[in-house]
Amino acid sequence: MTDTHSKDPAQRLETSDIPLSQFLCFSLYSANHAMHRVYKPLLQKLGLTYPQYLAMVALWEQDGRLVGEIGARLHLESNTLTPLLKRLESLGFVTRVRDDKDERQVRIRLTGSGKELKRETTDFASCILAASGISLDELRDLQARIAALRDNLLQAAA
Amino acid sequence: MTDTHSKDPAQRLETSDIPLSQFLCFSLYSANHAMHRVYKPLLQKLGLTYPQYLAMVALWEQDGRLVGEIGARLHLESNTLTPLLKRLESLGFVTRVRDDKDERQVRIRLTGSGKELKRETTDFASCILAASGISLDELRDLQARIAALRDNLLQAAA
DNA sequence: TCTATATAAATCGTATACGATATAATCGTG
DNA sequence: CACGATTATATCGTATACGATTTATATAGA
Repeated sequence: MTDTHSKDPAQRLETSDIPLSQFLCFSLYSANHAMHRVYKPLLQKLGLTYPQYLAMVALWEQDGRLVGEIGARLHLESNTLTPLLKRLESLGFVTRVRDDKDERQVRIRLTGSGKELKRETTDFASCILAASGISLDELRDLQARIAALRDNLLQAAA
Repeated sequence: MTDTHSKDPAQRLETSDIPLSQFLCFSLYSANHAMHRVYKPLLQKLGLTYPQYLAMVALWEQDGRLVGEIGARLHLESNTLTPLLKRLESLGFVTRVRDDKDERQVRIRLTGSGKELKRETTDFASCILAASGISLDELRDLQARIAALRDNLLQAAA
């Protein structure tokens, strides 16, 4: 005989039973901050912030994207991206040009120095692997699980 | 005979070989944003932002903490916490009082309505579990792995 | 005791995030 | 072709984050 309102602790999941240290949201929040801190000294040499770096990675993968296309990759809107991309422009790493075919769109293109910057990131992956303190296989598995979680969360939020 | 400078792809780890979608940093970054989005409608009913909620969780666990003690839990400094806690104060959820023994310290205490707010978060854990799309066991495992990763990253950054 | 140092918060400047709105260009349908 | 609806980006206001500095207080050593 099962009771959906059972007091059996194994059947209940109440927020107050969980310490902050075991909140999934807090672990994500603080791990993201920690990753930010590991990247900071690496990125300071390039003169980039963390979100600016992610936008550059998106452009190194495929140059000449629209603002909205970069936003789709990074899950960001123009209200965040426009100022960020203007800063990358003033740093001389990208150009922002309205499309001739559709004047609503702004196409972002890497400059020479923007392209060159990529070379200086070659060893970032091994720096992060070392800082993560886990094996490459474990890191890949964790990354995939976190990405799957993100996709589920986005689906639920929509 | 192994060569540490081998060109064998299995031995190399270069940033440019990895698509943005497989960056651990990006998965953390975007999963954190996604979690934020899931929480937003839940928190709007309480009138709290996501970081404000985390500070409240820390206080529900132990009331009367100092600014610095909350910061140690959340990995935040007073430059972020002071304005946040002032907002919680103006919302009527906490009081901020300088300690009599040591006037440098500011002690944060929950008000009645701040304590009552906790009850309205009881079902958050099951909401997040449902939104995560994974089993409770898997969620706990993932949380622990992410927390361990965070600790390793913080150690490396220090 | 007096002062140099250390500590806890707060302040300031810059850069994300994001909801809401504005602006401009394009599209769809009559 | 006209014109309302849609789309792409930008702007604005508020709230984090965080490096650097400031302020106020406490402590330690000469």
